[in-house]
Amino acid sequence: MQNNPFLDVYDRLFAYYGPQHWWPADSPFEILVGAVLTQNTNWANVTLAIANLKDAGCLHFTAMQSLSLESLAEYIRPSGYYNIKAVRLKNLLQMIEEEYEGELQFLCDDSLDGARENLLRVKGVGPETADSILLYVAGKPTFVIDTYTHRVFSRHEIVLEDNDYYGLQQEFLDSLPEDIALFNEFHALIVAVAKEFCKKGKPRCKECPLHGV
DNA sequence: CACCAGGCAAGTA
DNA sequence: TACTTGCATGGT
Repeated sequence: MQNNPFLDVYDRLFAYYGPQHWWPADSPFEILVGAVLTQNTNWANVTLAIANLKDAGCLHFTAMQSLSLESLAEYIRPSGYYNIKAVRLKNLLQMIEEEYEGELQFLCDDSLDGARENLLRVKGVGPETADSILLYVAGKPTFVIDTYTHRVFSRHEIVLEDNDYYGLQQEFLDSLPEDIALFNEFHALIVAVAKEFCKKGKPRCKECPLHGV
């Protein structure tokens, strides 16, 4: 038992699930694309869309850039919201082209705040998508907040229910050591426990590894 | 059949 | 500022 509830939760989840090896992808570019495709979407559908892109040989920066909007939308169709996500992907590629010469390495070389500003300027990239890219593509020390994070931590009364994205993120950053590997693993573990035990509309159960924190 | 999924932006009052 | 709505497929 820790005096820090955030670390306590982390220890319990890591003991229960072990390492999660996120982000599940074969390349940084695949993570980048997946971050957009997974917006409000079941991950299983994202993998179908990713597979389409892979089969078409379009899971690379220049290949995707040269796709028509219509073709791109058709490939990513299984992930839902395909028309708007095709635009969002194009917007993101365009920003990376303009700011980083189309090289993800340049994005990694930028500062956390500089990269975040550029990402948030992209229409279709909000705080969660930006943080996912910053952490899992660029390896920056930021914490990804999603609906699962909010649900798990408010349901277990570690944070208040009405806490916005940056308020919740600040609590994590204030409570945890600045450790990229920890931020990476913790977010993945939260998703794991939420999917298994903290589903929407279901009450807390004592089978949950977080029972009694 | 209803409901949910690793959000975001635009519109309304 | 604080809601509300559109976007859309596929799994349970």
